[in-house]
Amino acid sequence: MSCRTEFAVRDYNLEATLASGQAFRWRQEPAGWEGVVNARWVRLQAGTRAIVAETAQPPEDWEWLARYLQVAVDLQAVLAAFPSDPCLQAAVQSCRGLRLLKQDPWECLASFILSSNKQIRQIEQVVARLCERWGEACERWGEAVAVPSGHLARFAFPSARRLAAGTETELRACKMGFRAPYLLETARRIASGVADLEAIGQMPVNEARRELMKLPGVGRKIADCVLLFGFGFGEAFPIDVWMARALRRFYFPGQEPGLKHLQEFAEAHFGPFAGYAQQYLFHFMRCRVARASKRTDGRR
DNA sequence: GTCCAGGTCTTCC
DNA sequence: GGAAGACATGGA
Repeated sequence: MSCRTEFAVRDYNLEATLASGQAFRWRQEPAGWEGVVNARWVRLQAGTRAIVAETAQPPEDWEWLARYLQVAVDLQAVLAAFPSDPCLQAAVQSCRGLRLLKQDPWECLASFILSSNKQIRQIEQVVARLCERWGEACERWGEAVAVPSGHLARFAFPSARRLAAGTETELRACKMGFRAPYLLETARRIASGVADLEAIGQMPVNEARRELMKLPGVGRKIADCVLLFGFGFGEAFPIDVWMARALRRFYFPGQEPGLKHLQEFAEAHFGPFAGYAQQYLFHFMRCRVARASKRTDGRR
């Protein structure tokens, strides 16, 4: 098996997908997007009708990456099922080809516990520190993965078992602040079997959400992120500050509906692929703000 | 220096 | 069950 392969895709916006705040380990380098998936170093490049993937060592197969990237998803069918409201259609037009990834549930859960009240850039930094800090030097948490010769070291996401053996002080050293005890206790519950992510993934969505919300540091929003990005429950619709802002502005102008109201509206309005709609709206909002601040910079 | 960030938890009413 | 404040840290 070669270290290189191509996934034939249509309508796949790799950049929007990897940079849309659903995964936190991708870096844009001159040679492509580099990340770590399933403890393997990966480099991705968007071709015209394919994604070119490269690993450091030949994998036994490519199924794990095809699944992660969700290359088999029929995006046309997803978009066709969207309601035809102008706001969502504008979001789709602005970043056509945006996809949802299918991530490892534990990595997703741990990353989003670290996400609360933090900017995406900061989440990426904390996650990177978590993976690197006790990597090669200490071999306690992170596990160095094979990279191309001469390449900077990268590390696998530390398992729940590894984190559970750490201390709150060690976690705080990764600059995660008050989230440290949440992550530690959640890791311990999973490592000990008190909580079983595999079982949760098999439950009906509402039951799975209830179980996730029993974990410390996991409320409705983070639970929905894990349901959507980690378990692939397409109907999950995480509402964070950006989404609440977007929904209020576009669907309830002049009103101030509460979170619960927004949640009920989203469930009813966006249909079976609500999670996809959410990601389009989320990315759309962030791009609008980025463009607006760029314009402001230009005037200075 | 101030405000706010892909929230959650605790306390208080 | 809803509102208000605390919580670490760093970017804008």
